[in-house]
Amino acid sequence: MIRLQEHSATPIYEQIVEQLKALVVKGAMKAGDKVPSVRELSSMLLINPNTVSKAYQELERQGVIKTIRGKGTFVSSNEAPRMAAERTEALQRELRRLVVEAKSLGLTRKQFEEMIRSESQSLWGDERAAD
Amino acid sequence: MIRLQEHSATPIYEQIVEQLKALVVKGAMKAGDKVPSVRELSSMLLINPNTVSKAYQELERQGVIKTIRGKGTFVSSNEAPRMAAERTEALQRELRRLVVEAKSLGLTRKQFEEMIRSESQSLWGDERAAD
Amino acid sequence: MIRLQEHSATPIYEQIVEQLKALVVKGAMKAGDKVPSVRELSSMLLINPNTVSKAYQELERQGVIKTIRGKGTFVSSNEAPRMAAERTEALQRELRRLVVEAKSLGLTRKQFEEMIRSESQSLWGDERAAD
Amino acid sequence: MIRLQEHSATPIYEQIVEQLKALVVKGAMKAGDKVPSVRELSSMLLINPNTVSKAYQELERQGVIKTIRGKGTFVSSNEAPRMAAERTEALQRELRRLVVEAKSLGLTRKQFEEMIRSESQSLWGDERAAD
DNA sequence: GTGGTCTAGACCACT
DNA sequence: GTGGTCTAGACCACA
Repeated sequence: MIRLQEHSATPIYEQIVEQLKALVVKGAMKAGDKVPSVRELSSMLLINPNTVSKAYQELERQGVIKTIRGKGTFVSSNEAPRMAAERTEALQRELRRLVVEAKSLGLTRKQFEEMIRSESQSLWGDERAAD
Repeated sequence: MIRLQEHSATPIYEQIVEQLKALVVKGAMKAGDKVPSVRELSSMLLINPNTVSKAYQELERQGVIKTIRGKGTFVSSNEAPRMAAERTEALQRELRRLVVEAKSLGLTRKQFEEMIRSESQSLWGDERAAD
Repeated sequence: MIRLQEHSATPIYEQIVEQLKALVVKGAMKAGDKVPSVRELSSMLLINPNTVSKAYQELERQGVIKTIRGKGTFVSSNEAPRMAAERTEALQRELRRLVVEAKSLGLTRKQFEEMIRSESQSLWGDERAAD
Repeated sequence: MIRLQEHSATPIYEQIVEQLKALVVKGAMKAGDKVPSVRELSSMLLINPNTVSKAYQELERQGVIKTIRGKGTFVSSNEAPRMAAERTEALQRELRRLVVEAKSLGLTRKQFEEMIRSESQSLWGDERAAD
């Protein structure tokens, strides 16, 4: 399910965080589902267990997964995302940066919003934008 | 014009890249305008010249500025952004990540697109989305 | 009577220790009252008997309960808590830590003492502080 | 300044977090002060740099210190503690536990509140409780 | 079996 | 010089 890019600027543990978060958000994993153990995932991805562990700790901090001592790690019912204030702020900042980058690349507003629309749709489905 | 946040996850040289790019995109600087020399900017910002130099190299790589030997550094005509393919790809990837993050934070599609719309408008102004 | 939070940083056996101690302290259980057997409690809570056993060992160590061979386990008369010196020391240490945490969170002394007062009152009732 | 207890149940990195937080709260270190580098502190305490790093990352997450890339780590002006909601919740929970423990140890309400008063005073000084 | 902590030692990005 | 990431491998607590 998770595919790492070996020579990427984004650290491995962040790639795991992003991809696992994506799996949950897309519904591929649901609340209560067991995620692979640290050892399992590390041997699947051929990386060090500590790296997986770091990713899981970050995901737990964000309320995406929950660890049950001695039993394993599970997708949490993510009704209440953690660190919401900090994360929303970061989202806004990054969005601002991307808008600049888009215009710097010569994209028109229409082209940019079209990019977003297609991404949004693949996640939220066909809700009307008026939702 | 450029304000650095010492306490920030994004490196100083990237902050310079982003902010100078923003100045150009917003029209505060136009093609042909002279950009402060490495020494000038580094003393204005109280940072190491190497840091400014690194930023300028990146900006030149992206075709935002152009150094003319012996004359100085200038904003280049932004008709032909460089590395467009790579940068567009990166833009798409980051957008995809932010959409996931937004949904993970519990935002609705409407809320997310509203965040973007307000950012877009401050840059592209009131062009109709049909532009 | 005992409610476990599977998702919690505190181990299950400690949760049992704390909650049983709380029941005694609040008067819900009194000296001589029979405590469920290890098997009973483990099947009530759907957990491993070893976990309950570990909790009971700790409670006995602290003098909260007393096992009588062949008869069962009972709340002991809490006149002479065991390990009082060690436990009082630990209490002091943790209090010191919490005071730091409270101030670090920006609480005023008044706010902090108010937090404690409300907790104290629910346990000791309305004794005057002069008790 | 920082003294580790080798054979303690609380992990080394947490001891560092607590003690450094205490130094800040007590005014021994102030906003802007440089904290020892990861390598310095690790060699002072004779522990692994990674352990210090873990502590510093936690302290940064809580808004106690700030890292400046390539320059070092500094006490931040802690006007806005991070993760306040989560931490306040944890504080309340632990307080509740300590009250039970105090009564279980046979302390009277007066004795317990006296313990708190002396700790509070050493931190907040002689503000009236009515502050 | 699970995850958490710690060590030793390496490499890299940033300043 | 700084901190951040990753690996390899060890030990421990919890269930």
